[in-house]
Amino acid sequence: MATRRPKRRVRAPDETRGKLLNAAFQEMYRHGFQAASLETILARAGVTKGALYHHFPDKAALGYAVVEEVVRGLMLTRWLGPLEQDEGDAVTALRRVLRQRAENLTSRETELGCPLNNLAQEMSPLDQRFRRAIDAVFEAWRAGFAQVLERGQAEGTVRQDVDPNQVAAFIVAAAEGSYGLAKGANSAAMLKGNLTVLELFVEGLREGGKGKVVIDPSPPSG
Amino acid sequence: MATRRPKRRVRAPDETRGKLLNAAFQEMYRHGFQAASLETILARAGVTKGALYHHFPDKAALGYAVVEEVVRGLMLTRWLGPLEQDEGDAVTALRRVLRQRAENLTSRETELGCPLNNLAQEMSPLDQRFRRAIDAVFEAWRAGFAQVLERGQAEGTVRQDVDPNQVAAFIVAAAEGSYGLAKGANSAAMLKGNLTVLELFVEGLREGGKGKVVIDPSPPSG
DNA sequence: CGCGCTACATACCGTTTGGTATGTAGTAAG
DNA sequence: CTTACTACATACCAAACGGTATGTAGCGCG
Repeated sequence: MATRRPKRRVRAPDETRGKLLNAAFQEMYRHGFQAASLETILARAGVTKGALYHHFPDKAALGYAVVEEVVRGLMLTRWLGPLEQDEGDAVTALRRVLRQRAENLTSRETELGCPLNNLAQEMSPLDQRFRRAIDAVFEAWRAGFAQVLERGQAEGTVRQDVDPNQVAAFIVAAAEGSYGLAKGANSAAMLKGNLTVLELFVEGLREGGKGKVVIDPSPPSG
Repeated sequence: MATRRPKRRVRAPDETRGKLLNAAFQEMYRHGFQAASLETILARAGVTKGALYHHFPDKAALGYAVVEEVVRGLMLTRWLGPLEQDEGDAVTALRRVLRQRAENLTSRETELGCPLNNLAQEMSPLDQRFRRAIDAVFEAWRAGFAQVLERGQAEGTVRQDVDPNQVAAFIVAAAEGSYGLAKGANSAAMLKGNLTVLELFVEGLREGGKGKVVIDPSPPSG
């Protein structure tokens, strides 16, 4: 009989790895990837260098994993998850997501911006693997928004002259830009304001709507 | 007679300083401020460390000067300068600026994004003086756009229900986000696409307009 | 000429960096 | 008990970093 290896584990299999990812994310969020010191990450994670280089071949690999696991998860939780609530039409769903983001701002978000955007701006021109990992998250984000817009067109609640992919990309861009500008201005009010204007743009995608730009609009159902 | 110091200079007064600012800008544009090595900057500028520390007390001061002089100048040239052409109404003027940006894209812009945005995302949470220097440029940018919108309202070509400051901030945010997303995707087409959608948003600000979202719109006069 | 000053040039320094080499406790298998 | 392997821990290293100390060429000036 071929004795297969059971490979049973007693400990949580990726506890140390998880701590490393988490600590690395925090440091990368504030300082960027390049300026995130390994020693600081290790101190925060409470593990030693030996553990790090047991789980990752080098610092870059740790960074890739942060993007592919931590940052991707945050995007899904914050932006695509709320879309699946299945209440209301496509435009309402998109507005609800923007509204939720605007109403649940943490001071950390205002100060540090969007982790995905931060890494994209820093690392895209410097490291192709980083760029591709980041762009995959962006692409999933855009695809999620585009899918909602397509659904809306099928339902007849979104204008037929809207290009779902192009408009989805714009919404993501405008959201990221809103975070970025608010970070520069260190102003939560500016972030809320910009997300509100973006909501109005989204409302303008509605079939039969006027796309009128008004301040302090009636909130969506959610 | 009181002999005043003539202080005449034979050489160009700030030639070395200018070389340093230029080289520092290039390195900061690609690598960010923190990862921009002084040795590399000096090599690019063709000057030595002694010259650098004669003109600037430390690396941070060089960075501030790059923002206040080089980056600010670029913003004025690219975004506020074209507004002053005084042809057409406010909406047309804003659309013309966006159109000019979309049509004069360099591969460098697509790859590296917007230098102001890059520095804002990297340095805002780390250094208050940096943040303030950057935000001053952003504020001038927003103020320039807001002023055009106010002019449009006075002329009767921009909707009265538009808040000039809020909408100006959103336009800047959407533009920056467009650069950022395109940088992540490494796609000039995405940048042009997003700037085109933004143009449509701006067109929607016109008094009496529908704000309809259409792809491939008729270009503005410029 | 010689003094003083500006505008650099050169050499050097302490610290921090990412990365490596080696040692070892714990555990499962034979 | 021995062996083998995983999952780390510790100590160390060469390179790069920003910054400093010191030297000096050139020019205006008296």
